[in-house]
Amino acid sequence: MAEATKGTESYAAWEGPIFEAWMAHGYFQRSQGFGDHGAEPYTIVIPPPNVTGVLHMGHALNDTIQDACIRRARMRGFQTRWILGTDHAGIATQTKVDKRLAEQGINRREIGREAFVQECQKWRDEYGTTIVNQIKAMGCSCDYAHEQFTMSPEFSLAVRRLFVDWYHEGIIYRGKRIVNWCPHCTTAIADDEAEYADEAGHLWHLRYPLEHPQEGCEYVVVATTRPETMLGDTGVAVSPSDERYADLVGQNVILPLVDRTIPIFADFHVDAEYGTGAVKVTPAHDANDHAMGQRAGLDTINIFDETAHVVEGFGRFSGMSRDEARDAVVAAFDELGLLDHIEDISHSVMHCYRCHNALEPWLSEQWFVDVSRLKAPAREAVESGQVRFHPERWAQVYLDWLENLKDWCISRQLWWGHRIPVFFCDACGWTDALLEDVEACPVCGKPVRQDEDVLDTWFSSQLWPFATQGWGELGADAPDLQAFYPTQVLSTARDIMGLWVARMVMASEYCMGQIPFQDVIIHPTVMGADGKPMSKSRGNGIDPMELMAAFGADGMRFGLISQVTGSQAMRFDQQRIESARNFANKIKNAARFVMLNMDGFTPGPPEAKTDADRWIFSRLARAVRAVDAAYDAFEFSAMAQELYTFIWNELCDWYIEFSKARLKSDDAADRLACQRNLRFVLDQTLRLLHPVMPFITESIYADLPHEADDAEMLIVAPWPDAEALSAFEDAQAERRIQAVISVVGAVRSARSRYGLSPKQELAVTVKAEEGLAQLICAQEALISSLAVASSVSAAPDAVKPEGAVAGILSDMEVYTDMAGLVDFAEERAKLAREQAKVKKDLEKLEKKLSNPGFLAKAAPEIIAKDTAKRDDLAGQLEKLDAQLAQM
RNA sequence: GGUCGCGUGGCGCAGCGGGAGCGCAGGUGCCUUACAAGCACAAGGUCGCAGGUUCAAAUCCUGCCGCGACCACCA
Repeated sequence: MAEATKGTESYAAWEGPIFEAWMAHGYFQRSQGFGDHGAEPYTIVIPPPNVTGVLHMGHALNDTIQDACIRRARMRGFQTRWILGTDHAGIATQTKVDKRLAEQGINRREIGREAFVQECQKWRDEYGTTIVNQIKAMGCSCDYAHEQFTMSPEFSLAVRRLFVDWYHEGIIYRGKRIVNWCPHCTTAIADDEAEYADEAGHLWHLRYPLEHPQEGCEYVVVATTRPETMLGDTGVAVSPSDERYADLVGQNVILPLVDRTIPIFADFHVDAEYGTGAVKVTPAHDANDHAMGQRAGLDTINIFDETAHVVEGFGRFSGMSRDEARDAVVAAFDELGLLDHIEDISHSVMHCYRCHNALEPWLSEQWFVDVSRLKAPAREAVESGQVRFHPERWAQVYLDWLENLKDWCISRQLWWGHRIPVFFCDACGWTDALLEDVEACPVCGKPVRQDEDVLDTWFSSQLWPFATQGWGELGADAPDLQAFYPTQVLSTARDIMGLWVARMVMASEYCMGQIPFQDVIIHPTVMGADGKPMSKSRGNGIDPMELMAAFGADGMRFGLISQVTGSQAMRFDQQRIESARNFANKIKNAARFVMLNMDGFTPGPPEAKTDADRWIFSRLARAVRAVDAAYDAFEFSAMAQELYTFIWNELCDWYIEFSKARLKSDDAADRLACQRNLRFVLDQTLRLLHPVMPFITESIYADLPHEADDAEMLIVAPWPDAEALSAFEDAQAERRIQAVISVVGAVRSARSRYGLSPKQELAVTVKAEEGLAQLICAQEALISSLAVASSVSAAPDAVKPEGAVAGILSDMEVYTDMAGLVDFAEERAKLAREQAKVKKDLEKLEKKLSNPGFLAKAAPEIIAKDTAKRDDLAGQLEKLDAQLAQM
């Protein structure tokens, strides 16, 4: 990084004060709006980062997108608000705090619930602000003054309200089910939170002796990947269509080690093709087995405690961990001669998405959300086009997710989170979900107890768009919600499409009776340089803070957003960030040039005095239109590309160069016009660029001379008005300046081929038809200054001077006098190469144009275009032929 | 198993029915008083493979090969 920081002590040093100034002016709080959009709101809610987190590339990208949107909206005069806050992240935070306590030799059970929650609170106070500070370093214009938190009192009220509502509506219910249990976190987790990974494993083939052995058939062989669970087996299932076992259905086997008599039965779930076709059934430890067990009326025997150790009652196996039990069971079968054989297989294993330990399907009493009533409105919201995805194809992913949605397990056996507001009276059996805590039973007056569990973090996250705006206390009538709901944009990563996006829509439809947001931007996932997702364990991650230190917040922002295409993944490319940093530098230098040439400047409107002026105004108008279109379509890469090309290749490469002579001239009026025009174009450009590069643009804006009624800071300066600027569009001027650029290019090319010094002046003669020749003569000053020409002449009958080289363009020939240095053989070869290429292109076109099918069916404008091009090439070929003949 | 995405110059990517483009790297020449993190000029690709549709295919369809994501499931 040392190389990268060359010439810049620290970006933060000059970025910081600009950020402070924005904050001090209160621009980040809900803006009052101005101009045409004064009354219209524009709200974004940030996906709340976890309090455990630090900023990673995904945040950096996502927050750049949101800030660009909100800044543009602010400049366009909307009332903007970007709601910021953090998520308490129940299981993630609890895991971290557990780990920290463990380092001090403390177990959370020793200190108890209350003390542990306090530790979590302490953690939040210490780390909860880290990521917010990092978001500030990026320059994000969030409403920091009203920071939200998913466990604030207001938010907790909202969560409780929804729980109580759903409880009374029967949407929330309690049930004993097989859930994904994490024995490390000792909690249930939702299906969405389980991660599958393929692992090498074994398929153990175990012999279960028949209760009544027959000749040649003494046992049934079952295949299992989890031999330890045989302790809880209560049946053996076979496929109803499997003839091999038809005679055995209805008989019993004696379960080894525990001497339990269990039935053999048929169930459609069994696949006769897999394993031995006979399946051991453990209803307490497998979801499918549980279902089979229910159908067959089997007992359910729980063999594991909450940490996946074998419970009492299983002799020497009791107290063993699941791994120890596995080894012991297999060894015991082997000893008894009941281990048939072992097969190596690869199978997928569920892991906890937080601690990555293997999950245990475990039967337990949990709270669920019945999603059947919530699905339809959420589907309708997207199918009707009220909620739009960008890119569109993500709508299908969303709908598929909804379609396959099953009831949602929302209880977690954790301490850090929203405690389930259900109270029980053990004395009389009274149970209810309540908004206010109670101590005594309202029926019998005996003491009550509250449910020990807390809610899934996503249960609170689903309320984020409206609980942050007063729903908890005032419901949908809250003034903010009346005025600023639904929000406009949600930008997020695709991996939480179901976990978060869909649930917000469901919750919003229920609570608010409407959608939570209109446009959902699904941005690409940032991959490491190796093309794999960035992760700590892989070591391919990049710290955004380091990037900002090296390339500036603007460089990082522009570099990242310029890679946001419709793709699902983007490989992180530091060179792109460097390139963006260079771009920022380019603008700074262009601005410096303008500022250094302000002698005698007085404010005034832009004035198109020359073709160069008309040209840059026209190009500016086009750029504004293109940038607007790209933003409106959420095409961020196209937006960045427009800005880059306009600023670098048009404004800097040509207009500033055109301006140099005028700024040195004695014509004070023209100099002033040029100054005003430069200031105007730069000012408009800064506005256009500000949403993605807020710091450098704000910094330059501060140095520019301003009119009295200009905005105090760029962040609230009006966005360029494409409609007003469209008056500047000028095809004539574009054509004229294109001619200048062509001539200059031809001369430069000639000079470069002969290795002449850029300082050596050369005489330039152009042969072109009358109108174009006059035009070129009129632009003599521009051409000679940029091409370093001693003279420029143009005429329809111009003759190539002795010792000149010819550049053949479609509408002109440019003769550059090489002062006797011409290598005729070399020139001939070059012209011949060009001739061959033009000939080839021409032949292709002529073939196309003589194709009757093409003439009959192609669009007229295509035919016209190709015809013009054919004529063009024919003209060029003629000129090349003539030149070659002459030599 | 299902759904989706991607294979374009050395690298990273855009374009997605009518002229193959951008950034970076590499080449040549320039410290031209805005900028060497720069300027100028040149070079580099039969757009994964095979079919098909079309007057016309990098672009649409089908199949194959190679990556990748998500969902489901595996006793």
